[in-house]
Amino acid sequence: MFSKACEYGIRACIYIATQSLSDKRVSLKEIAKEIDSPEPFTAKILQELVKNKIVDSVKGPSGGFMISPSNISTIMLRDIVFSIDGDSIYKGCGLGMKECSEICPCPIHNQFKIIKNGIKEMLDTTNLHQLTYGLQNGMTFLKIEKNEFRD
Amino acid sequence: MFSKACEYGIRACIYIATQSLSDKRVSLKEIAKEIDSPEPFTAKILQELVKNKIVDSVKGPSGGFMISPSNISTIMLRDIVFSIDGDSIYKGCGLGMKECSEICPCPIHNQFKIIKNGIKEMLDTTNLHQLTYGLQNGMTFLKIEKNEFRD
DNA sequence: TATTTAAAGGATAAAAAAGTCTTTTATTAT
DNA sequence: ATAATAAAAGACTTTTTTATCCTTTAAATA
Repeated sequence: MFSKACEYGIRACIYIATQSLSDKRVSLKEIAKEIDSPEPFTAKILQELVKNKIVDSVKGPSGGFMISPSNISTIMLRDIVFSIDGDSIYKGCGLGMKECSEICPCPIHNQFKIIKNGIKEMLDTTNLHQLTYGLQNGMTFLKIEKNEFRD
Repeated sequence: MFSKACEYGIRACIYIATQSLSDKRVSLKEIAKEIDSPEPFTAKILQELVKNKIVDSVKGPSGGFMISPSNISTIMLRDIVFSIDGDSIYKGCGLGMKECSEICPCPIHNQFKIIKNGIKEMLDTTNLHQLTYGLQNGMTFLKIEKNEFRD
């Protein structure tokens, strides 16, 4: 569905957001450790997110990444995905045909339209705040992976 | 959504099916030309589909590929996709996390569940016959691409 | 102001996906 | 039988994605 880069990007945003809600700036190292991603690759992705004004960064000691809390509920999943993977996920033909359109549909056009509309709807209506919700009581990605929160 | 290989695979199956309905066997060359795909790469994909019993092949003069008409309405999109891309499209976590599950969901688990169920539903219920329908009056992929059927 | 810290930038490397080429094998028709 | 045809098989190349490394730039603080 998403590229690896995009998966890391979303995970990073969610982690940064949870920490920013507690007014904590986080370093690349901390992010990569927490979301279990390769550090230098994560750096590249964060650069892109900073360029696209989704994440803020500060250099130097006590620097790091953050997302202004007032933006956390206006940043949509779409914004993150679009920054990294573009719009190919809900645009473009399911069979990769250039001329596919409503007027000139490929054989699976109608079946796909439903799916793609669903994806678009989800990306357009899910915001970062929703995604951080439930993670705020010290629940983090690594802890999810280690099943610390299973009953 | 699908890999390039899978897109070609689906397109090839649809074309082979339309021709098989007229009792015509088709060669690799004809398929690749018709669905606008690289010939040697298409060969690889067809080999895989033959191994998975979705397509039949005959070597030698007047040989080629075909799909037994009695199978055309029982072969599901799922079967083709599964042969080439596996089940990653509707299994696996949207954020690529190993431990993601109903009990231990990733932050976008619930949003994704809806999408993945939709994809699974579509793949499981769409058969090859449905996809060939409307293509049988001489309508082919290339003609779609060239818009010969626009009004 | 010098030093340390941490992100930015750019070049490089490894892995995976996409695509190509050549040889072998099976089938048909002469 | 033999020649011609077309798929199967396997090695190989290119491109894209993923990942790494090293140098530069900016900010904080001692």
